[in-house]
Amino acid sequence: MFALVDGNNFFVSCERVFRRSLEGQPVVVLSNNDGCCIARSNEAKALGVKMAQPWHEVRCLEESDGLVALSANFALYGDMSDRMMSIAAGLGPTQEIYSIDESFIGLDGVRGDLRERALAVRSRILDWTGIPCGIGIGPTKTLSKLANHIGKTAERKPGSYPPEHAQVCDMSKLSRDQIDALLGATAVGDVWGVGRRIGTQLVDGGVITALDLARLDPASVKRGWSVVLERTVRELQGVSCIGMEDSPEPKKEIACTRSFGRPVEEIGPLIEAVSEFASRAAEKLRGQGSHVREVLVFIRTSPFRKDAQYSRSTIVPLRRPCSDTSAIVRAAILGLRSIYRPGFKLAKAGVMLLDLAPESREQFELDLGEAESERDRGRLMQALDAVNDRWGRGVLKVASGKVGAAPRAWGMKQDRKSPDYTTSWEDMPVARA
DNA sequence: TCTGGGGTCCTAGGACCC
DNA sequence: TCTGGGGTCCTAGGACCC
Repeated sequence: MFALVDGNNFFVSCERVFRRSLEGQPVVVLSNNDGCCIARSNEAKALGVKMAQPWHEVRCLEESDGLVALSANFALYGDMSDRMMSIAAGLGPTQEIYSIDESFIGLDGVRGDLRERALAVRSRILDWTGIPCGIGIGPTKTLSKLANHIGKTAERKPGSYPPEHAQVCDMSKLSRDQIDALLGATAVGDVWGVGRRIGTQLVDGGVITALDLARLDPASVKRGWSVVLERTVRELQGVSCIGMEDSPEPKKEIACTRSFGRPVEEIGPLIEAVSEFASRAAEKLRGQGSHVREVLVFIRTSPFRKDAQYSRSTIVPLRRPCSDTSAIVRAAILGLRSIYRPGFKLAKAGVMLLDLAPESREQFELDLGEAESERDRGRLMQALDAVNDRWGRGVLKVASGKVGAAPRAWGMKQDRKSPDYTTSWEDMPVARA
């Protein structure tokens, strides 16, 4: 049996803890640059504000309905999350923190009445942190997510579900018929794992409710869609297919990307931004004790505008895995220069660190260097050519002319007799505009 | 004028090998 | 006349999550 503990309208609730006057008001929290709404109070939802809706589209509600908009304060939300999670952990023996405002709790071995226990944890979270939350209990993760949805919806929209499920919805003591009744009252698009695309296809095919989906044959769902949706169907049927992930795995990719407050055309500010993104990403990388082997940088115009569109990305391989900010920043800037073209109103840029490995694997990877050097060199040359193509032949050069004669010059070890060798990718000179 | 910032997993198709 | 077949790896793109 699983529980899902989920903070209601989490970012808004965090803000309300410190600004009691916001209680009962329609409130939204806005993303970076106040671009769009990333959290909504119940009152804001009732006004029709959608998740991720652009702020400029709902700004008029400030005047007409007293909608309050706040810029996001992620440091605060992270701190509140830590407090909520540590209390939620008391509900059962295992916990998986799934997002900033949600955690699954494994309930195997827990004695007593689960609903009572969940209600106690809920009120403790509310008393100690000020965050209201919903708790769903079910025999699979997907059903516990659904129970959580029912708990929150029953509270927010009276009449949508039986009122006894409000706040804490416990499926553990319900019969299959009772569970089916709840599934029948739930739109298929509200099921965890059914997004907009597949939701539309399902509805078009006559699968309207979660119950319709639960009654499909898993094998034909796998044939018609994918193993992912098949798993969802089985979970709805009560067969647990998704287990707890107790110890969080290190990230496989690390990204830092931003939309700009206003369009950017010149390379100067882009270099500043990309350097900042690369530094932030490098910090996160070191934070999980990993090294990176490839740095991806991208820039793009706004797909929402009618201006000339431009979207490019490039992957810059590092000569050796590292977590060194200056090396990562240099690689990101080199990549940026190879994809930058003047004359476009760029709206967004980002840096992603790909192909991460634990620090301890580094030595092993170095031993493979000989085999990989050809490939790396090919990529290096491509990037080199791209830069020279754009900025003029010879703008970017290898520091020494001995590359062809001495393959190891690209390698890992500094040759003491030839200190002018370019010893690593990171030491490449960077072109000047 | 103004449209987020992270992540994960799966699949199809091509390259390559024997 | 007749032109294999299966396995693996990699990548790009799509779909999903909050």
